[in-house]
Amino acid sequence: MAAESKPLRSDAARNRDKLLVAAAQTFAERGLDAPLEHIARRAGVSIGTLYNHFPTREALLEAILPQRLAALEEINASALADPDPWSGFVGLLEGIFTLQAEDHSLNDAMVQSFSLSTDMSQACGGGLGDVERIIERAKAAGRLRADFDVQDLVTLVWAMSQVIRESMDTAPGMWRRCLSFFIDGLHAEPAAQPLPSR
Amino acid sequence: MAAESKPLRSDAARNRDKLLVAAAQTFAERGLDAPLEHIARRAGVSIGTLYNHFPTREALLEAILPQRLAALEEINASALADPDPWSGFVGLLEGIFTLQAEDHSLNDAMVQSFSLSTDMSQACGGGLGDVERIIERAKAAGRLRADFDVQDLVTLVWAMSQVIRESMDTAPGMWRRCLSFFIDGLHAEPAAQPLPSR
DNA sequence: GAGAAAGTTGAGGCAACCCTCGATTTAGTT
DNA sequence: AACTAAATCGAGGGTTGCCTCAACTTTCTC
Repeated sequence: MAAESKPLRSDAARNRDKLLVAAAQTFAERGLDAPLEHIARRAGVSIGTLYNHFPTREALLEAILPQRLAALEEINASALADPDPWSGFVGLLEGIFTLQAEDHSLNDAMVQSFSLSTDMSQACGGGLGDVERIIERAKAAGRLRADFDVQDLVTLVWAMSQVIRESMDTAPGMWRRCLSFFIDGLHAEPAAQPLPSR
Repeated sequence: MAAESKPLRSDAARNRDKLLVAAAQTFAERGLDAPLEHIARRAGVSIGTLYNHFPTREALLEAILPQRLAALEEINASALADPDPWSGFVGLLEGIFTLQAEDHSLNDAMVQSFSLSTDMSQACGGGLGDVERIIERAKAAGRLRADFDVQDLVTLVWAMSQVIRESMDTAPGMWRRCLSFFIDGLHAEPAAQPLPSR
């Protein structure tokens, strides 16, 4: 929105960078509610300085997460670029969860951004149109069951986030197995039971 | 193990009961890490009295949860009693998650009891033999895919617990839809893709 | 290199929750 | 009614994390 209103003093710019690095690492390791003091210490800076640059935890997150979530755009893009709509769709799922499995903060963020509606969710919401397109394309090709929609993907993200959280430190990759089961339930053919209503 | 070693004084017995009721309600509403002070206040008793009766949070939980988890035994029993192995298996899943959806503390407990191995998980573990039998029966009938096992059920509990947690206050019942998708992936027939390894 | 503006610091106040222990009250007994 | 063991009470000390602000230090400019 505002261009950089004030040019930062050199030491301030340096500290801001150190804070961003430390925050990214700490959040990735310990999740979105990691203590801000840890971040300040890791950056070699006092807690007051942290608050100077980022008056709230959210400000700090907004400085970090959009960059990370940008990877989602790429995932969307290559899903759409896939000539096979179904494998594009499956690639989307695998891409999302691989991302979440690599980074505690993304895992947390994916859950929260769909609960709360922060500015951050827009960064992600920008890509949500693409997601819809990927889903529709797979349906139109007769490969994805017709009653699956974006909200169901959100629910799936909730579900997988917990699987990832519980297993990421002890058995990373376990989530793939769970996802496989789920994907096998998403094929168009069986149309086993009519779904319960929303 | 020990029979009631000392008969409680009448007021103590009364307070203990009030604490158990208050704790059950509070945990059900707010999850397993609800503040103990809330429970004491709700029981009309001081925090010191709570600690008198239950020296740790775990002691309190062990006095409450086994009773609640006993419902699982019934669910197992009626799943095994079902003449159709597949619908017994599906009934098992629905039973478990219905329970979790009614009670925050059970939802938390089902996740934690599979992570940590407390005494509590044994109450649940006692029934795990039954669960295995239900799974095997559905496989033997050729209805449940052969590569599904108990560990996969644990993973499913993790997954569904998050869906339930996120939706139970705003859209209770939404989890059923998610479960349907998953169940449709568990049929024996499609055997779509070989699963990724553990 | 001196002055002003910008930035940094960390102790300290606040809040939530945990748990303890000496003073006090109560239930049961003779 | 008096006594005692059992039970209760709740203030207080400990911890963790949040956030602020007045005193200090650094950078930048002239």
